Amino acid sequence: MAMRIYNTLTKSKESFEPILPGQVKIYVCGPTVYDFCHVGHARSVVVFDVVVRYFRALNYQVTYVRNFTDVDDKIIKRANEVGMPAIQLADKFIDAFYHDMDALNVIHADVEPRVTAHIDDIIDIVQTLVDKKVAYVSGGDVFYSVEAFADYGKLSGRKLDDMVAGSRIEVNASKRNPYDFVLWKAAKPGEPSWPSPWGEGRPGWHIECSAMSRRFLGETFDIHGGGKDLIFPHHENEIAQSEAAHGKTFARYWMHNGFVNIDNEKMSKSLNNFLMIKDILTSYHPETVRLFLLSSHYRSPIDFSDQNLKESEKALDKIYGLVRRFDEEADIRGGDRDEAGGSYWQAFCAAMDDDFNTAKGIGILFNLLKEGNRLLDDKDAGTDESRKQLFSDLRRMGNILGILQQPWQAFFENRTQNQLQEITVSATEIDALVTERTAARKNKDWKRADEIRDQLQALGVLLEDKADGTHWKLAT
RNA sequence: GGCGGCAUAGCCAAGUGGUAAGGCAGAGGUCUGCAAAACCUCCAUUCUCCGGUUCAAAUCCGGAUGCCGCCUCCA
Repeated sequence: MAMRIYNTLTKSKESFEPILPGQVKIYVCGPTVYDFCHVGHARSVVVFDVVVRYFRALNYQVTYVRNFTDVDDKIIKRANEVGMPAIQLADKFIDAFYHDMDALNVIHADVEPRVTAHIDDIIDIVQTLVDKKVAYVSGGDVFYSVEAFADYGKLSGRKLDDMVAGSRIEVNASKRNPYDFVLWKAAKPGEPSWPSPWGEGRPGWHIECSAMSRRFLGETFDIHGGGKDLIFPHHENEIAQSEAAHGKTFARYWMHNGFVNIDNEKMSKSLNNFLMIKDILTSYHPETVRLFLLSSHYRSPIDFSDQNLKESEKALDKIYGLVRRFDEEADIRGGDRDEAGGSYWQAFCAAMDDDFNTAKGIGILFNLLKEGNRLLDDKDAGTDESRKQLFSDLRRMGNILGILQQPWQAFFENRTQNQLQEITVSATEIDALVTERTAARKNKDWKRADEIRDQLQALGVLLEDKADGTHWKLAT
């Protein structure tokens, strides 16, 4: 079945036709590294991580590029504030980015270029634009002339005439049109700078993506992604730069993920509600965060709240619970040979084919869960083969969503250890009480057994009497 | 002022013309010494409201109301 992708450029779902059959070239705007990553970054990165995982699962040969913008006004400003060289500050937050994203099971992009390593590429494309008279030099600055690009506004659906010039930003007197934007900035004392035909300076904001995408993906490539907020001006300007420079279509499909709200409010500095990934991960398992981020369609806004995260936490518990049951109760070896997959995998793919509908896909995952538990409850239902197929489908879904990436033993142990820190009893004390209760149960001393159960429950410990003995877990 | 989006059960959330996925919470049941887990059953005659198109609309069109985003750095 053909994949369909919502294209911001045409405001509609289109069937995906790669430029080269079987290959996908995708560029996603990465962070400007002047601070730790917040949950909004996590959404964008996780969403496109899943997009790439899915394409690969479909046997596309993917070239995935995600940049780091490591020289920019904000970085310089922050560096000055903390008294650290700008490059060093950028290094620090690139390290932090990897730390956070690795924790979230994000697969690295194939190429993760830094702006400062591609100054030559940037100068080259700026020169082209100057030569073509689409850009003009003013002092040591080079500006892009939006009026020279007839299609300006085609991505964001704006017309230059309709936009209120300078309504919210001071108009720079050296610009011919207020919407002209800077391609190359003349250096100020103490700022990082590079020599150029226009003097010492550094790149403007948008040009790096035009230069680096061309370097690694060519003048035209398949998919360009990023957060919705980048549609204007960032992506609009990238199109203007690249298409004016090369005279051909820049990216064919534009994908934009929606925002993350915090308790129904936009993350903002004034509300001081920026949730950093590193802080979230002290409270929630990384896969819980992924499952949560993928539980709504990527283009919709999503609300990060404790209640919603708790739901994803329960869901993940349930999913790992099935993995555990399969492992303990069924022979699941050798179930991965069927390339086509079972009915659940196929349904999951149908959902993913429809503009990466992970929310629907997760619904199918729950259907699988129910069926899987049913097949394990009743050993006469289904066959060994059907159980293997189900388990294989589950794993494949997990590999797309980036969950179920650790053994169930490690998952439950990790969760228990984290939760133990929040309650007042130790594992040793719990085990002692469980042992006492087991003895009481053996003597059919139900009264004492129930007392212990109640006592533990009051402490947040839940007991499960199973065939192989009593297990305990902590209430969430 | 311009552009765009969204409104589905107590909550979260799929669903773009064919008669409302899934999850959480809740109720009943199977199982269990009792529980838990798991499973089974139930839980929106209805999709913000008002018109319209259609044999048929949550889905298309028009209008109203409400919420949100972008137009400035932002994932």
